[in-house]
Amino acid sequence: MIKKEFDMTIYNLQAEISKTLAHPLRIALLHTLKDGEKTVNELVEILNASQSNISQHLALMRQRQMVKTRKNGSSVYYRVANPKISQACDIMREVLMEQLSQKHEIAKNYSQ
Amino acid sequence: MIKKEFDMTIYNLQAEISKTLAHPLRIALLHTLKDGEKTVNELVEILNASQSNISQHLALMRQRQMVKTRKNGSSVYYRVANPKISQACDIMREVLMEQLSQKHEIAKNYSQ
DNA sequence: AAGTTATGTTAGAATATTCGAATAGACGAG
DNA sequence: CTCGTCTATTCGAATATTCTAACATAACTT
Repeated sequence: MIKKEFDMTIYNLQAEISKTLAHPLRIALLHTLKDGEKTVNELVEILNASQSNISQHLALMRQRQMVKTRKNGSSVYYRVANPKISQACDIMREVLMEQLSQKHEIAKNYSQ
Repeated sequence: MIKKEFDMTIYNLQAEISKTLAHPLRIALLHTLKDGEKTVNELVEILNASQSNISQHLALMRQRQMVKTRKNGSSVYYRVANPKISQACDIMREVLMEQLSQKHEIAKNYSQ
């Protein structure tokens, strides 16, 4: 009788996707790119972070195929690679909102 | 002229949710709990990990309100707290599958 | 060519996450 | 009460992630 092994391969790969979403700046980047492509400089100004840092996060996201790039002169335009990623983000934000409103409920009940 | 500050609060909170999904074992736990509640011991056997480790991950997931518990005798039954979390996971798995089939396409074209 | 602007990369210190080992606690059986 | 089972917690070493600073590269301007 051979012991049945649980195959984690698919979960390892999926965790890579989740890890890519597991940073506030990267989520903010995705959210900002949702309404259309932007250059690194535009993202730096909008998100108020250092160019180096933005660039590092974008590199990671590009490596994980979460964003795509287009070069124009000395500027690089970034865009979301797959709209489903934004969709997954949206659902997580919904969960967050439910959690927050639930906490608010509890706080309200305590104060009564 | 006051510089407009970008508010990261919501992204910080959302990243917490993503971080909770950013581990293969926790994704596997969620996926296993999708078809119904299970005890810690059942999860240990199904996922082939140590009791301590499973328990640590479940504790984190409970703390982040991703699972809920029910106690019966000396057993603790875990279940998914919000089906939307599973939904978000499913979408990420779809993205993964698309990425994998895309890589397969590329490999096929190279071998021709 | 030299200077400027836009972007990317590297190094390494600070911080966070993860796991096994050991231990603690809770519960039921006898 | 004592033993065995089930679950939770704590500690610390190993590993991974993140940020800043410094440097590298590429393209445009004059």
